[in-house]
Parts: sequence; C-alpha cells; structure tokens
Amino acid sequence: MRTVNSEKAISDVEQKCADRGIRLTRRRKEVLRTLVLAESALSAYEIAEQCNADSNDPMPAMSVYRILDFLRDQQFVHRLETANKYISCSHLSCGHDHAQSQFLICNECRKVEEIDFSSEAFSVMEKAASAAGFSSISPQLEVRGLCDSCEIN
Amino acid sequence: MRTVNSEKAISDVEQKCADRGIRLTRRRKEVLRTLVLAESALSAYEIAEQCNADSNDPMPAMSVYRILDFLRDQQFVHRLETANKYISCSHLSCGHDHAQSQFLICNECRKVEEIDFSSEAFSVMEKAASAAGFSSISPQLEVRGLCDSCEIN
DNA sequence: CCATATAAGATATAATGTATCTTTTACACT
DNA sequence: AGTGTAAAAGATACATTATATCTTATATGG
Repeated sequence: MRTVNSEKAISDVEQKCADRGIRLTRRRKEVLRTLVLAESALSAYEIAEQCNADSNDPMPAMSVYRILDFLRDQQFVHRLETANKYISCSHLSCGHDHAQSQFLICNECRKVEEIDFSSEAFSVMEKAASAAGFSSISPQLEVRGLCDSCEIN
Repeated sequence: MRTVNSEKAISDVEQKCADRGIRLTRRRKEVLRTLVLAESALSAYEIAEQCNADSNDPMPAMSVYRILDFLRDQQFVHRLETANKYISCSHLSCGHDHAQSQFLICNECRKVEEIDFSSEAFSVMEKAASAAGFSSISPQLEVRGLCDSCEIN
C-alpha cells in the first residue's frame, strides 16, 4: 500500500524543500524514503539499519537523529512519543499544513493510522482541560488500541 | 499540597493490599511514598535517587523497575508513556477502580493533572477511531499543553 | 522448623537519545 | 575556476531509560 505513491511523495517533498529554500540532501532523502516505504513506524536505529541494508554508504545512527530533527521541523515526519518511533507524515503530497496530527496505534500489530479528530472532539477535550487548569493543549494525540483485524484474532 | 494526605493515601494502599492478599513490602512502600510525595512525575532513576537520599539502605534502580511493575499492576502508579516517567495514582484513597486515566502534562513546568474525560469526549474519539478501522481504544490518554500559570509567563 | 514461593540484590547489557568536536560539502561571490 | 562561509555529515563519547538473568534473602503456610 505505502509503496504506490512513495516516489510521488518524495518528489513532492523535494518540491516543498525547493519552495522553502532548504535542502533535501541525499542523506535526508534516504531517511525519508526509508520511512515512506516502511510498513510501520521505525525507531531511529531501525532506520539506520534499513538505510545500511539499502546502500553501501553507511548511515550512522547519530545522523539519523539529526536528519529526523530536520524532517520533523519541516513536518515531513512525526515522532510517536509513546512508542519512541518515527513515521512519515501521511500528508506529504497535500498542499496545506498539518500541524495537527492524531495517531491511532495498534498495540498488537503496531499499525499506525494518522487521522484528524473532529473539531468537536477537540473542543470537548479542551473544555475538560480548561476545567483542570490547562488552557492550551497540543493537538498531537496518540491513542493506543487494537485495529480491526487484530481485534478479530 | 500533595503531602497533606500522603500518609492517609499510603495507609489506604496498605489496606487495599491486605484486602487483595498481596504484600506492600518496605521497599514497595518506599517507592510508593516517594511518588506520593513527589511534586511531579519522576523517572525510575530519579525515584531510586530520592529513595537513597531518604534512607541509608541503598535502593537499586533495578529494584525500582520491578517495584514499579508491581505498583502499576495494582494501579497504584501510572506510567507516563510520553515522558518515560511515573506518577502515583490520584485515586489511592478511593474505593472504586481507576482503569481509566487521562493526563494533562505541562510542557513547561512538567506539572501533571490526572483527570476524567467525560464519556461524551470518549465516545466522540471512539467514533473517529472506528471510522479509521480501530474498534477498541485505550482510555489512557496523555495530552501535552501548558498549565494556566505557565501560560501567563 | 522446613518447604516453597515471592521479593530483593547484583551484574550485565540493550535500546534510545544528547553533546560536542572535526571534517566535508554546497553555495554565493569574486 | 578559486575562495570564504554556513550548513551538513562524520565521529566519538556518554547519558538516560529499560530488560534479562542469576543469586540471595525473606515471608508465609504447612
């Protein structure tokens, strides 16, 4: 599934970088491609491992961290805080911004879905937060659960 | 604030352990007390450090992990997945169960509030999840934000 | 008092992440 | 093309969080 539009996603990112006047270097593209092609979220070290499997030019884990910082700044990649893993943004080819991101994470198969909670859901949460003394809350949310196919088994 | 009812909370936990036929050993009580008295969530190593400051009987970090497993099983303590820290349950003295727990975490001062989202909020989230192919989701939720006093500054 | 199970101690090591300094590369300008 | 500058990448060290495993101690029931 994820491979179908992966090349398009990457060239769209290249375009965005050009527009923003920043560089999508070979190394950065390597990391991005690894994440775009990945079936699931990957740890930084898994990304390095994958890059090293794909080419003979060794990718040090420390570079992966720096590159992830860059890709996250640009919102091409998200960090799953509850999993210590990284995943490519599911909106790489969209024109608009995606500062918001909510993730559903399957505890069984580790599948991750990036979704948009309704503003209704969000305002309900904000109300509860506000009552507890938190006036501003982050729109990044990670919800653990079971995906439908793992639910069945 | 947290110190006011801390001794009561601990003796309530002792009672619960007696009821459940499990042991709240000296070591376990040490860890629990440290968390109950803490102003904020603590890492496992911070807990060990604190225990070691409080007594001359050294608490190894590895014991802390084991004890945290126990305390979490019993729902006396929660793990904040986004922070890799631990916090005592805010319902230690309640009679009923608290499998559910939602946390507001201040990104600035690290203050944590344990709250109960309305079932309304929850059903809105469940609906969104279900549309994305997740039929069951965990009630533990960690929401990052700014508490009111950090908001002002 | 002894057997057994549970808890704790001890040690090693894995996994994840940050700090820092050096070297290389890209790019603008001459 | 040559050079200066800034960004990126490489390299190394180390900090933090966590798990695995084996041994020793302690509590409890018979």
